[in-house]
Amino acid sequence: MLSEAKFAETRQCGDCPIRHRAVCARCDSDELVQLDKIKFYRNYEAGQMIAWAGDQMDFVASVVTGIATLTQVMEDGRTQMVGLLLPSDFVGRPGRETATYNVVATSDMTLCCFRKKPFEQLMSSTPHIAQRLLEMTLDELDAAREWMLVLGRKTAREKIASLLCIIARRNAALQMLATEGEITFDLPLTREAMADYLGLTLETVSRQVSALKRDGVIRLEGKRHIIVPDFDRLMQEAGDDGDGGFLN
Amino acid sequence: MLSEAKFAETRQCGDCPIRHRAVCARCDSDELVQLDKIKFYRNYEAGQMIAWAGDQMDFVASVVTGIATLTQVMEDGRTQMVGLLLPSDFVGRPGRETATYNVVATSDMTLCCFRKKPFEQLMSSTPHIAQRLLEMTLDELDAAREWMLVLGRKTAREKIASLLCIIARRNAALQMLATEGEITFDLPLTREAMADYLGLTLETVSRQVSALKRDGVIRLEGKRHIIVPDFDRLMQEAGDDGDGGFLN
DNA sequence: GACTGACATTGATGCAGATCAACCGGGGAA
DNA sequence: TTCCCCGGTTGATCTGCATCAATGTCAGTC
Repeated sequence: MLSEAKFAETRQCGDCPIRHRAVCARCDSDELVQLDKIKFYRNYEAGQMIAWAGDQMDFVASVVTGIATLTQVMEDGRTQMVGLLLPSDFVGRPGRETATYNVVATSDMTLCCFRKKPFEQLMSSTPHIAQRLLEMTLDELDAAREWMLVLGRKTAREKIASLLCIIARRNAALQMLATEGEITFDLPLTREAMADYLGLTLETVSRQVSALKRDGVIRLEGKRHIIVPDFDRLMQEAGDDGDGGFLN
Repeated sequence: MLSEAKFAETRQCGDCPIRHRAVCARCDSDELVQLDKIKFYRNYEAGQMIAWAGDQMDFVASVVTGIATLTQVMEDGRTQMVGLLLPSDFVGRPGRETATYNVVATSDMTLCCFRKKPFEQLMSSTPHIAQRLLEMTLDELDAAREWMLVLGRKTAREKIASLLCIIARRNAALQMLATEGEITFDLPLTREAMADYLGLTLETVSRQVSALKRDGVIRLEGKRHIIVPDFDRLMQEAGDDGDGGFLN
């Protein structure tokens, strides 16, 4: 934990693992210098709240390492996850004072934070940042729309398979792996978080994971480690036959 | 119809009804001149396809009048609407060759189209356009996330009430009306389209509309004209107690 | 004025997933 | 070592919405 913190504080943009994917991806070295002036790293522990919906938020940030979720909660407690933030994803909205959703660290994380006001100024003077942010936002919008199909029209089994596909794909993209042959990854979410993502109950999630395992679509090592012997088969189960692709 | 077409062809930006809300909202008169060079109006009739998912699309556009929908369709025919395009909304994605979703004109419409290549060039030289597009995209993303809560966690009755709230609110925003006292509007969607939006069947939509009517939450004049005696009541039925607000 | 087809309503029945409840297993604290 | 708690699994039952089917309504048209 201490080494993690120290790591974060001494980090330079040059060796940043998300340098080529984050909001700063298009920046040249001059622009990075500008960004560097207003940035600071911040660490969160698994389970920690990063922001509450409605709270003042005086920074925006890029996820450097770890995973966070965006959730909406109704008065009676019904919860829907509306975003899954992986490394290189952007947190917060320029031009808005308060957080719109609950932001929760699902694993230990490091954020690369920018003070909001100066970031907004930088955005108007540095088109590369705004350009990249637009691109990322459009990708997120596509992902959200894909998710609307999952929530609105897919069966519980298809929902689980869809989620596994997405996690596998993002994982592959991040690690520059191919999505062919046998694929392996860790589930970054509890059954309850999966349920919140998919609009299901955790019992249904558990049952459908078991069913996919029973049917040989996946294998489990422990509760969280997933092995997918045939990714095409998994995609079929997700109802994304042929393709259906989205990346992000 | 003919008069509509003529209207469209002779229209000037100066008297355009979406001038202050569309992607061109921030442009000064010089920039409008630039845009004017690459723009053309196009009319569609109710029911007409504007684009098929996967098709080449060589323009982007603003909705001037009328309503369109974005839908995803699975191989087996299950359909989910993922966007409702009202006047001033933006159609298409800069930097992408092909349409991602089916775009269908729900009513007769007029689009203000821009040839894509020159529009993209204009975007990089004219920050006002990119800025406004980013803002609109962020708003759409918020709307999509609100919709994920509706799809994932709300009951059929709440879904219907939510949809009515959104249409009422957008309608009010467009016509600069207050959302207080008795509110009145036309449903721009068939029962089937409502079902596709809400992840329901059209029968369930019909039943729940009848139920809301029976319970005095709404009144109907014909099939499409809705009267809401008490908007707060409707919002409560939507589960957005207190507020829950999103505009867009 | 009867016919047609698109849209909508209403009823009867079935089922996927929610709900309620019991139990399991492993890791951390005392 | 024991306890306990958290995350997960599994079973029994219930229910909200889908499904299947019939009927209603209105606008357009012959």
